[in-house]
Amino acid sequence: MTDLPEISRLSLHDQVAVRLRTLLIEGRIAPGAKLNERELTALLQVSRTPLREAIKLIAAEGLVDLLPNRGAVAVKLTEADIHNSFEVLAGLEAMSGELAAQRITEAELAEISAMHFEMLAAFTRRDLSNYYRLNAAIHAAINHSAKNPVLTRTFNAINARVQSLRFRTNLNEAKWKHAMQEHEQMVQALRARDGAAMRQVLVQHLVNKRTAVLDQLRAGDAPAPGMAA
Amino acid sequence: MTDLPEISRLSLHDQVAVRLRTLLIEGRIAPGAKLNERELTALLQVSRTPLREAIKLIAAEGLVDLLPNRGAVAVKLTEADIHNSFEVLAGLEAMSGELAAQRITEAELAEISAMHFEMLAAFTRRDLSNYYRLNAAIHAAINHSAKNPVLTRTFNAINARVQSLRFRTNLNEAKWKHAMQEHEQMVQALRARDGAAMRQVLVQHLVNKRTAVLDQLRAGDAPAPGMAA
DNA sequence: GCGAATAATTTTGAATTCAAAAATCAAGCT
DNA sequence: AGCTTGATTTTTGAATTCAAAATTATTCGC
Repeated sequence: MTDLPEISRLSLHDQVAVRLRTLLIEGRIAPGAKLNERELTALLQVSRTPLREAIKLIAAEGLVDLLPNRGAVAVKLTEADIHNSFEVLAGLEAMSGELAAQRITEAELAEISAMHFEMLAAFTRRDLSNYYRLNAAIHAAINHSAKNPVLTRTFNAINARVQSLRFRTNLNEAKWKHAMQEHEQMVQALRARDGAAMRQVLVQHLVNKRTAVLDQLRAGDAPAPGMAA
Repeated sequence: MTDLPEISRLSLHDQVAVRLRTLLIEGRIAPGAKLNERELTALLQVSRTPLREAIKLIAAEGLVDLLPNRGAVAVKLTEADIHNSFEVLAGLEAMSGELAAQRITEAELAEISAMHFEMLAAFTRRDLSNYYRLNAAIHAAINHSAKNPVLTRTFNAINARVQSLRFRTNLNEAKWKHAMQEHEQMVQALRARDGAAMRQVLVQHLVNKRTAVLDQLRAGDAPAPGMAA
């Protein structure tokens, strides 16, 4: 059988949720801005009912806050929020890496190694776009190798809120090189099935990321909202 | 001022969400059962619009699954789901304990110690109801002492799904005694500000809980759904 | 002219209505 | 009789309509 029955198996409110998520993560809807239902229905070409249902969905995901009788506003993350979010993300990534070290298959390890080499290539070429792409793919692969869907979902839920920040940090030469070294250590730790080492390097990796994001936030702030992932 | 302005500061869909959550967690809506909107509107005395919004909310929380054009069904946790959920909960509790060891104030520690003694009293009297209550309160207090609201919210979100199971395990004498010993170790580790020790004891505590829940699930199953927390 | 009270408008919240999909039931066929 | 096909009913999905709350604008008094 061919896969043509999959024309559009997403209900309308789901499609709307996807688009809203994109608008929020890409910063097209600014943090702190309120979501005007009339404007959004015009923009997304749907009636208010599915729109409102979609808003409830992403409210539960924590991307917008719901104010009674005052609608929804895009979450404006405070510095404390970002600090806390990265702290939890570090814990989850550490857990993910530790479990992956125990449960990864040879095939999965090989694929991660391959992507790591590709990332080395991107780094060498100073190809930021592909670097980000491969970086995300490698972390997703590690997460997948942990063989715990609940963990994956939890991580993604929290990551969604800081994702826009993560992909806007313009890393300098030193930081970039350091990140690459940490990735090198990850692959080695995975090869050695060394859970403790994985935990350690991933916590450090996330701490560094957090520092970079917070530094950038304090200085200047808000670099070029137009860039899509 | 008296508190009468607080008549009902929750919007309707929020109130409905609260009631739905209770119905699901207490098992009044059986796992795997589909949520008939017509029946629920009759039961909750609201129209379908806020009901549907509430369902979307708790769907994002993971208490129900949304099937396109087929409505919502109460999640039926598989053994693997439970295993994975407890694995993540263990990681989050460990993190929570580790941070609490670093950040707890003297006042918070004193309060936890006090509750611990109360729990010892409940254990001595074999007062299961108060034991559960204090147990939950102590874990919440530790979580609070970690000073990370994101962590707290994440933990609660996952915990909600297994909560019904956690509070239905009938612990035998040996397990109960062992749990008490672990709690003793927690208080000591907190006093010593020993993060590593906290991590270790909490992971073990959750592993034991998971074992108890899964054992009970495999044997017989579904004990007395009427009991509220 | 400035500020408070009030009226008009906008916006959100909820109920009803309409449409489409799925489930159930019945009849016809092999 | 068992299975398939088609019609009926039920249920979900979405749009519209109605109501209430909040925001904005305006008028009146000082």
